[in-house]
Amino acid sequence: MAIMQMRNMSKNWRWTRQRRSVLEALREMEDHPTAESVYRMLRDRGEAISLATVYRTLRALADDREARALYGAGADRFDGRTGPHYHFVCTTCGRIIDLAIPYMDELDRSKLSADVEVHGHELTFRGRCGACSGSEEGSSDA
Amino acid sequence: MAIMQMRNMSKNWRWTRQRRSVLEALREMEDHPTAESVYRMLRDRGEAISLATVYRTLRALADDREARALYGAGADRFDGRTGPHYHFVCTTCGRIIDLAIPYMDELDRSKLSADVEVHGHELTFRGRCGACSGSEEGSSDA
DNA sequence: GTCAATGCAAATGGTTTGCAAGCTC
DNA sequence: GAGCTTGCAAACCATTTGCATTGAC
Repeated sequence: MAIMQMRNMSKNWRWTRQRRSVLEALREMEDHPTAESVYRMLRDRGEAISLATVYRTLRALADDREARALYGAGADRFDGRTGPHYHFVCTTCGRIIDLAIPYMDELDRSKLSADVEVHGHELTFRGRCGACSGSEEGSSDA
Repeated sequence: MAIMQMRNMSKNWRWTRQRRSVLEALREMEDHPTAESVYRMLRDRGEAISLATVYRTLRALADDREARALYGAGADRFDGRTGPHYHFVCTTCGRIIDLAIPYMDELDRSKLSADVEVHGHELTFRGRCGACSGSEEGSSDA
């Protein structure tokens, strides 16, 4: 997917080589990488960039909703796919998989017990992925 | 809720004063405290305990399913209520509220796209809590 | 030319760990 | 008494930040 100016153009966003690289890498990587993984992939490709910049860029993208931060045990992971979707997390190897099941908008209209205003929801399934169910021991991908 | 021996009794679990205190505090606190908050509450009560022990105990409880760890931005938080239930997180003040809506078991039987084995799911709503919708500025509870 | 972005290294914050002493079983 | 648990401090890891320099607009 071509990376071009985006809505971040607002408020003095400068489109540097590093930012282009980070967003491009994130859109390519399907495995919900950590900042460190994005950094390693870029360095392996020969790009000149610092880890601090990767962190700064990923956070900025998440703040601008160009990426999504996923929290769990260990390092934060990032998802370059911004459309609403759910995740499956393998509790054996830690892999995170994007799910194709439809987003349930109706949930955002639910009357939750308290006097709260719902803006959205996150649904995450946990279990064992195909690879880990197969090999009894389970891989240890991370 | 009275704290008595629990299933941790297995594998040489020793029921120390500190462990009793941590579990008791966690069951009392409704606000999904961080390890640090549990520690402070216990010290304020005059209990003698170290922060390292609070961390070790909370992790042990979570591993044994006597507590649940909640991940998000910032420090990990813990929930002493072990029955299946969902959460609402206020994106303004950070407050986490337990929801009364029923757990959707049927979701755990869904055919997710991949060849995965589902063991459970987590559903978290995001939005503004009553306190923050009221005061336009929003409280900043944490 | 201006001011945001970068790189580096140091600082931070949350959490874990090594080890000697204390306590539960 | 054996060995799990504690407390302390140091170690650790992920992430952030200060500051001088670089580079986008």
